[in-house]
Amino acid sequence: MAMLGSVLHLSPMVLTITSSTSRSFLPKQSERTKEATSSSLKNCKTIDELRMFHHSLTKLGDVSVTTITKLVARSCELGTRESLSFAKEVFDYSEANVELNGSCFVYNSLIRGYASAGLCKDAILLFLRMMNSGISPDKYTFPFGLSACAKSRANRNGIQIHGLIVKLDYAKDLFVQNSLVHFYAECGELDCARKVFDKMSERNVVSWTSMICGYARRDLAKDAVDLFFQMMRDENVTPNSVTMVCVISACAKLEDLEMGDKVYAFIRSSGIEVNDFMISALVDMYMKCNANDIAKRLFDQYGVRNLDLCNAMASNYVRQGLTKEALGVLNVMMDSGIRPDRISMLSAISSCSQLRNILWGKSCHGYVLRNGLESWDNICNALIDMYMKCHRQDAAFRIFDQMSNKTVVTWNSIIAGYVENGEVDAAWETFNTMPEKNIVSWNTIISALVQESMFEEAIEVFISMQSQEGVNADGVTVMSIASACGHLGALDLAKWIYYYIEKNGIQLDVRLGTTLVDMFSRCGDPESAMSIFNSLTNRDVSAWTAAIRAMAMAGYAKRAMELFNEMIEQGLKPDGVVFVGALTACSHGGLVQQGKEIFNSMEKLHGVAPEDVHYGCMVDLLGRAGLLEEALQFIKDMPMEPNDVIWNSLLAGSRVQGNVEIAAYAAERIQVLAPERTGSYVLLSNVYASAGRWNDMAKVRLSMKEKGLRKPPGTSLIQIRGKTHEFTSGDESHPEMPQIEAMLDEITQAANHLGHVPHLRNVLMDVDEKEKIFMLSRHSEKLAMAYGLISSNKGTTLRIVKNLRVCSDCHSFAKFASKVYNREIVLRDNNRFHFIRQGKCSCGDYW
DNA sequence: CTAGGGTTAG
Repeated sequence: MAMLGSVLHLSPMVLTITSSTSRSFLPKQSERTKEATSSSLKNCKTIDELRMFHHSLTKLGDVSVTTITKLVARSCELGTRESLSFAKEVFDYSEANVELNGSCFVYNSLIRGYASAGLCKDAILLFLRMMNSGISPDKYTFPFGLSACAKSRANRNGIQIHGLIVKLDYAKDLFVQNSLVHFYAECGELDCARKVFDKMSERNVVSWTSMICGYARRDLAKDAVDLFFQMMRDENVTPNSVTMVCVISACAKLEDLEMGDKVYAFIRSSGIEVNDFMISALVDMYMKCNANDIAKRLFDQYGVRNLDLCNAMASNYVRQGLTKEALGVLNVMMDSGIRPDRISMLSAISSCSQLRNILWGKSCHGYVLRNGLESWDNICNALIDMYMKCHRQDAAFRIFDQMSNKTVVTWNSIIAGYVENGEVDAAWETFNTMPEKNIVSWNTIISALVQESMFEEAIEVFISMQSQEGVNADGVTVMSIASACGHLGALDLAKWIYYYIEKNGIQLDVRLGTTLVDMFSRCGDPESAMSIFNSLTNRDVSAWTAAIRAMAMAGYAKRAMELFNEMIEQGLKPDGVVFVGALTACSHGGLVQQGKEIFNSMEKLHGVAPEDVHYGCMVDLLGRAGLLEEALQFIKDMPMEPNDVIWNSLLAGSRVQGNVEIAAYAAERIQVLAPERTGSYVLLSNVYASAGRWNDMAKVRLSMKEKGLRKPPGTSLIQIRGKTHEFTSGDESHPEMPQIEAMLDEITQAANHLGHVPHLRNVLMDVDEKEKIFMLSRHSEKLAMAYGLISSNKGTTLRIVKNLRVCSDCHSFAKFASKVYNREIVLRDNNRFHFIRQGKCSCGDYW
């Protein structure tokens, strides 16, 4: 009925045609019908009505350029596929039958229509055809053409048009200039945009807004804000709501809450209209700044009735990982009668995949099918991601196979899905065969390799990505690589990555900063770690934790405690993780009293309930300090059942103190709780060996043998000229083994000469003394040390990473080597650093 | 005639 109503509102002329088959009732062409043309066109809401209108025009012989232009414009406005092709029909007809007299009006109309309907290629082709037909463009033609070029990133065509503008002397027109600024900005040519902008003799709001928006859309949000302030100082121009939407989105990009607040305050005081666009932008900004409470308040204030606003809320919740909240918004939205659109569904499906909730995921899929949203490839991509994450590969591939235009995102969802399902090989194969890769593809595969502990492979891929494919890394890439680097303890590479970040202007936010602090601390460079930490603004608890851990690992317990206190003073709420860092620091530094105070403050002052790791830290702290009885009592007083990790802490403490009874007791408990835990046997046999109780030691070894347990092999890494060399205890496969052996002999002789006595109790095998000495001499850290000495320049620091605790013989050996060869040796074991120089170690032989 | 928010994959 509604449609019929709109037909009835048409001019009498069209009404006549719809209601009658007889042509004799057609009105004669008159002034009245001409006046009615415009308004009746506006009332045409369907393609059929437009066809009838056109038909009547032809019958009446009204083929004026103006009317045809209006008809084309209206057809395009309807925006459907049919209406656009009808516009083309009318256009072709007019080109053949209407006396255009070189007029560009019809062309303008269709170029504009194509551009605004997203058919940018057609718009550009039409523009070029117009040039070839010798029809002169007017000042309206250029903005339409440039808008098409901007939308489709047709840089070369845009530049051509710019040339034409100069040639035909339209370069002084304000609208043309604005379009040029927008075109260049949209194509990422900010410098060109700025050049046009700077040369303008007169600028209006649109000029400023286009430029500001250009900066905001690329990662130059700071320039956007700066330019806005410059605009405010210009008396000839006043920002409007479009300008403010751009400025708000710049604040969102910068995650600058303070600035965002100021901008919002300005909007309210200036009386600029707060429209729906702006509310969405504000909500988005507040959520990107993690000020969800303010966003929520705005949301509640302006109401759910706005679909776009709901979408902004939901998508940000999804981004923050708050999937329940995202789905909540969508539910509230549906309750108030708003149908979710495809953007809403992206958030909904993405929530389901984050939650791994196949049930909700399937129901989203159902909604998508019922509403015909599956034709949009983004929706398919989201569905593929969801099914892959829910381990339904078959369902994912059913969608994948049906997709007509698979994009790079589609392929990325597949490789990420394979990784998620543990099929890294399949991911790698797909990665190598996919038709197009972007930075996300590379990041997916690099992070998969890092997750699989294939650090060197990850770095290789990272290097070939840039050298062979010319792809630039982003913040996500360097996060993965920094993590790989930290695991390898590769300091040179670490420094290079830091340099890379600075050189390429990769934004160093808290997350990346924290990763770098961690990287440098794991590479044995606590100074660089701290200088990055000090440069960070907006430090969160994780950042502080990384700094505290850096100090703890390097043995600076006091500094670690200062950092902890500083963090509390700044009003941050500590979590369980930072307490582990603080307690570890106390433990390494022997700060018993402080450790106890911190532990006691956890629940009372900070409301963080101690978990078993924290109890473990305390047992470690007490045990290392020789307070074994107290440690044992502490375990007995625990509110939960002590696990094997806690008993192992006690055992380790007993080893340091040489307390056989407690060691045996702890080892017994571990064998009940975790019989496969090899390390405890090794520790216990060490304790017996130190006490000279060889029989007991033999028993431990025997029981290991019976259970088929072997000490896991020690491995050590060292980087020489960017290449990682890995040595395993007793392994002789290194190509330079003869030279390494010669070097080992040389150091051993020198060390023995200075009083080194081999710590034979580190050898658990039942072999003769000579064999023991030999086995000891082939420990992985010694091999790495010897190789380092022969293959690096004199005086440079040797950096070695070991997978297990460093053995006491190797520790002593390293001290001698540092003195004899005048080298600093940095040795990282599985829980701390040893900085060894001139025969002394930073750990004070307490580890 | 020119300028605007929300868009899946790491």
